[in-house]
Amino acid sequence: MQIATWNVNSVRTRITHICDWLQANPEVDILCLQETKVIDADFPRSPFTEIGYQTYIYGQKSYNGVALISRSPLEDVQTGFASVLGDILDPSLDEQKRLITCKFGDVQIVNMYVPNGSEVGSEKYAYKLRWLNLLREYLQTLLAKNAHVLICGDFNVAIADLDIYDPKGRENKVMSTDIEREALAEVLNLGFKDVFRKFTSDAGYYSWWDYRTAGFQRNRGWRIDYHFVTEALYDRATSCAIDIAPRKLIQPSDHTPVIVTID
DNA sequence: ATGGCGAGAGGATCTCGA
Repeated sequence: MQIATWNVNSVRTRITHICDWLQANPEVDILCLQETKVIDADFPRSPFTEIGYQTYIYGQKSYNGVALISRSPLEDVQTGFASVLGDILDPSLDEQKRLITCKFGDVQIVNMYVPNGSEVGSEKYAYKLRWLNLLREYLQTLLAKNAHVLICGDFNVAIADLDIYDPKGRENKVMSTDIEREALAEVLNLGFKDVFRKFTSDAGYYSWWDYRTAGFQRNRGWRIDYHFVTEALYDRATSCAIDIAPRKLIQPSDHTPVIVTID
């Protein structure tokens, strides 16, 4: 199976890029989208159905929003924390639409858009840390019910200095503070491994480049979009690659797709 | 040290992202 993740920064603005990419990558079974930025009633379903895909969506006005674009119908699609955890202590963590999961074959797939955090020490930064803490509980519950779990999406954390073009000063920058890395590490310590690093230990591979400062042209990027998988899936993985082609197009998303292949 | 760009909402110029 092939699973892809892509923060598209508005599904409506990027609809042609996305459909063109799906047609150029017909082996992809499920494309996990983030930052769709549209309420469900206005989601552009027909461009996907017309080229043979099913859509499972969880969106809101202007911000956030995730979706699963799938070649075949999906089972057990659930959205938000509460769908898995039941009542949650802090309902504000489900107000933003950032989480959708499904079963595909023998794999539980979780597509997420982790909060950005804005600035270190801000209220949004605190929200990000609370969100990651609840994510840990959520995944613990899924792991108790499923032997194989794949989590992917925009994590808004560069897990290592190797994943930042210039790590100087990263200790005080959102997406690379030790506190964020530790919060994500506690999630990953449930038993998840970074598939991309099974295949390359080199620096210089990124999934997001700032629109400003000509980041992409100079390859000044960050690797913040990941596929993390449980041990047996890690062993079954045969490739994990970043496709920079869509980032070269006119009016691109600032992120580009990451694709994993699992036997 | 600061701002750069891009999207959405709404109808000028904000907020937000990363």
